[in-house]
Amino acid sequence: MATARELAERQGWDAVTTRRLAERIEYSQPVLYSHFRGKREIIGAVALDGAAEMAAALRAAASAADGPRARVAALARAYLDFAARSPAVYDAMFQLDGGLAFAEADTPEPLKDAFAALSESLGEVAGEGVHPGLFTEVFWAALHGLATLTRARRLPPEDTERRIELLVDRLAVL
Amino acid sequence: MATARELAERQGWDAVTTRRLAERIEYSQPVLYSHFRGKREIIGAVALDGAAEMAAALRAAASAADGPRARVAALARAYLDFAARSPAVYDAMFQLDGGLAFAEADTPEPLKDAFAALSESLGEVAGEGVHPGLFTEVFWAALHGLATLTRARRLPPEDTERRIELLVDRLAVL
DNA sequence: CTCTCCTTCCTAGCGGTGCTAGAATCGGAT
DNA sequence: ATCCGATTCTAGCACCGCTAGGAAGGAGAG
Repeated sequence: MATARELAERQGWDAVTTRRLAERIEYSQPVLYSHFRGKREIIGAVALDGAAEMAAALRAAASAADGPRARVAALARAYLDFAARSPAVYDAMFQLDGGLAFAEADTPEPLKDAFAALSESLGEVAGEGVHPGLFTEVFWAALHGLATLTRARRLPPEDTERRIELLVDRLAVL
Repeated sequence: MATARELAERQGWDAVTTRRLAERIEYSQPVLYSHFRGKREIIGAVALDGAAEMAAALRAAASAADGPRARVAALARAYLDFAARSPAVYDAMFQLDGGLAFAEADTPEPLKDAFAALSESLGEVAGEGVHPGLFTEVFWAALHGLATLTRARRLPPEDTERRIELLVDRLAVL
């Protein structure tokens, strides 16, 4: 898992082939298949790992800020920072098929927890009459859009901070 | 191009292989490479096609609505509708590597025009002191996030309309 | 000490991928 | 009739995810 993650982070997921992976860990290819069902499951494992990390990063950022406004802004920054610093892990979580279930009963715990980490800080600024879960979904979607479009160079990266400010000031009810 | 698009729409881009494509158009594989540099360029061509279509759909939806609020809501609905109805084309535009430049000098015209179609309706609700381009980027990112997360089943699809309402009511200054 | 069993691991290979070199074919101009 | 140039094909390269089947080695039983 660590090797897969490192390789993906350094050269992209395309470079993560079962052959290369086997070579790096100094075993033969079939050994991989006695630990994982296939490449998809390797991606899934990296994703779960990343989700736990992200949840921790989000909580750390939120708890270090004073007041709802600063907390939500810090949360947004931490989210985008994670996506920018660990693009491969972020891809494993949200872009690639890791065979993981989302928003369903059998969603793995780390994923639900990462969503919960968002929800904890966002619920308090949802505003009256708006379901906190729905608000979290929309805010999350906005962050996800910013993260992916920025990384795919669909958005110029310089204005990230201004986009965060705009998003927080408009979406959150303070 | 039409065959690639149809095949992708029906069975996903994974099913679009140069061999299958060649078979469908009743030519041999190398013929593809005399029209396109490679698979990436085929995806890019489908993406440009889709961008023009999306721009038209967005403008049609916007011009059929009365007032800024209704216009922006219609725009958002049209965007998500396009992504949901033509997931393969949407992927070609924003998810896959079609070798296209974005937000740069040599960005192809259809892409700039699709962004312009968004900008036309969104600029008027950016609010004072907010750069219309920046506002469009943020709104677009939110839509993109909703589109991709919904389609990847990361968000339950039932609440789409409520999410649109929330997004429009909060982000747009009316 | 020998023999068997079980786990661990590897070699070899399957059918698929994107892509390309080089040969064959065919129509039009000379 | 002959050549030329464009068009298209066959065949093959190196790679992919994945798997069948056998070799190697230690543990336990006799």
